[in-house]
Amino acid sequence: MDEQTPTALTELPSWLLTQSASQAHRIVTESFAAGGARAYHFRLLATLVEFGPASQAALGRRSSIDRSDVVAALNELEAEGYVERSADPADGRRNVITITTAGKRQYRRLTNLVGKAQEEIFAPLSATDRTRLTTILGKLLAYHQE
Amino acid sequence: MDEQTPTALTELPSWLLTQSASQAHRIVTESFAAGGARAYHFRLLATLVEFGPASQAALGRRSSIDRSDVVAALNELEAEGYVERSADPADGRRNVITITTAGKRQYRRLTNLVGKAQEEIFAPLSATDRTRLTTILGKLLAYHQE
DNA sequence: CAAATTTCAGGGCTACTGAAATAC
DNA sequence: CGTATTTCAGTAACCCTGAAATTT
Repeated sequence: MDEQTPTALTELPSWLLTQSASQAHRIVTESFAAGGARAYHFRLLATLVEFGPASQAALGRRSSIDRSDVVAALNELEAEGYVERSADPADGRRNVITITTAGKRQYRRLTNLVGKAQEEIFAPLSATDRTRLTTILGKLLAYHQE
Repeated sequence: MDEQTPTALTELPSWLLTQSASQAHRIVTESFAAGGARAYHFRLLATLVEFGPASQAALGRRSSIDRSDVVAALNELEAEGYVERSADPADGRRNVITITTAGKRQYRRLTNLVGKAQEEIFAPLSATDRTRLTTILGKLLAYHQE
């Protein structure tokens, strides 16, 4: 970098946040791509593993993915055999989404990949800094999710 | 939120980072929209104010915007009368981009708007937390920009 | 010759809106 | 009736690639 960044940006907290997130996102995306997936897939699989079978609407609320994007991402996961869609016998409006054995295996693989990405992303930070960062970001996120 | 977020996500540092950045980005985008602009416009205007007239390539490097997106954003800024494009007499490949008086006024307005957005974004954090956060994010960003 | 600049066409990912059809 | 769910079509914003034309 022989070119400088304006101080109007480097001194702007939201810029530091969105730019470092952009770097993190790039690294995570590359890691998931190595597993033939993207972030939405990981978020949905994690939600299914942790809370069990659920409707698409519930999945969307738990993983903070829009109802519309849930449809598209599940289409892909279903085509790859990682989840199964079936009609909910208790409520005709709903589908029940279930993770398959292959889906659990894929989830473990993605967990492994995203774990390595954390190392790469937070390499320059001390253990203290990492703890502080996650604590502060946790507060921030909790506040904005109301 | 009566729906829970998987701990596989809430305990993932990169998720905390990208999700809180997403919230910040949403608030900043809304603020800029009130000024008829978006983040790229602010970044380019800030770069012009701080470093003066420059080629598009230099603007892109300084504001971390891709050469291709610089073209599109400058088209918009030019159409609104906030910048002027002229051929560089010293180098036939280049344009010289100059901010206009109206552009400086728009920049001040956007600076004001983004300042208010900071308050909204970081409202739940103490002064200590804010300082820690910007310090840590500064380290992270410096590292990933090499 | 290689390298830099501008421009256009296009894609990927995340996030979101509006509307329709269906079922509660 | 109003509300919830699924689905599709489309958009905005940011980030990025490849290629062409021009100039250094």
